[in-house]
Amino acid sequence: MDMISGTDDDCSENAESRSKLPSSKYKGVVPQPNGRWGAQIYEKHQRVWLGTFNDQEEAAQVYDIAALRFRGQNAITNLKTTNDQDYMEKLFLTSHSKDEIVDMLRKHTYGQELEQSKQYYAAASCHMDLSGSNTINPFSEETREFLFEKVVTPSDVGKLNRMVIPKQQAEKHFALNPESASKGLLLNFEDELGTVWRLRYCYWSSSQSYVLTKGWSKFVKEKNLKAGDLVCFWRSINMGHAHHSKLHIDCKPGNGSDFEEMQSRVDLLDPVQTGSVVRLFGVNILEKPDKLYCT
DNA sequence: CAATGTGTTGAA
DNA sequence: TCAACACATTGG
Repeated sequence: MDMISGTDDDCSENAESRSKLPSSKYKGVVPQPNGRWGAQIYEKHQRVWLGTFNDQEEAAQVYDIAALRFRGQNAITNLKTTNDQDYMEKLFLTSHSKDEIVDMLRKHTYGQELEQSKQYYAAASCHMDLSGSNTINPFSEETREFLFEKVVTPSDVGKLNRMVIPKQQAEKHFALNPESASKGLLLNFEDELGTVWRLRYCYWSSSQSYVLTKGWSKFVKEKNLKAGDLVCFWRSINMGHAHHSKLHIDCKPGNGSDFEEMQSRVDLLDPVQTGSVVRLFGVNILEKPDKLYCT
């Protein structure tokens, strides 16, 4: 026997050049032809792809996060244990859909968005009136804080693919620290249908304005938003869980003709000042039942 | 064209 | 459920 040559079996330990790909020691991590590593998790008889990564450890970490979100705290993981997670991360994980988490993992933005959410949790706690006021319905676990509303302009729904947030409103409700101002933030807004819109929010120094950019044009398209329509921003705060705060966006058609009339309608809505729970669009019924998730 | 992610299979 | 493997699809 010519076992000496070993021509077709040279893929054992060293050269991973062709046929055989090196296996990973990590669960959910698979080799890619180009030497990188893929992460995947299975659910309901099918694979959910979690993206590709430069090294095994990164892919393994991504799998762990997905496993914790998909299967809970007792999930079998590679490295990360639930003890590693602080409370905020657990909150972050469970307050986002599986699709959202997967999207973050695939885009490598999970860490960034986790940090963002921590900032917002902190901000929400600070801004909340915790003086023991009894005006808020004690039986409601959630309060709705109206932020602001805008009548969208033609340019907001045009080809510029952005919406200007009135400066005063932006600085009041969506304060950006200097670092975030340049890079921008990726904010998650939930609409009345439960669809989450992930919009980039940043400051354009050239025009000295705050804008929603990436993701906005899709929102305009899907909602069939027209100039004169109203877009409302608000925040829900879940009192039960460490002031878990969530951002929301809703829109409603303008009355077609009179720009001024609609502008005046904005003033009728009463912000937080009263301390009461603001009820908005309680019975909004919109068309378009498609699309559960938007990039 | 290179890289990604799916179709598919067989093992556990 | 899982990883291995082949390769169709994607996207710059």
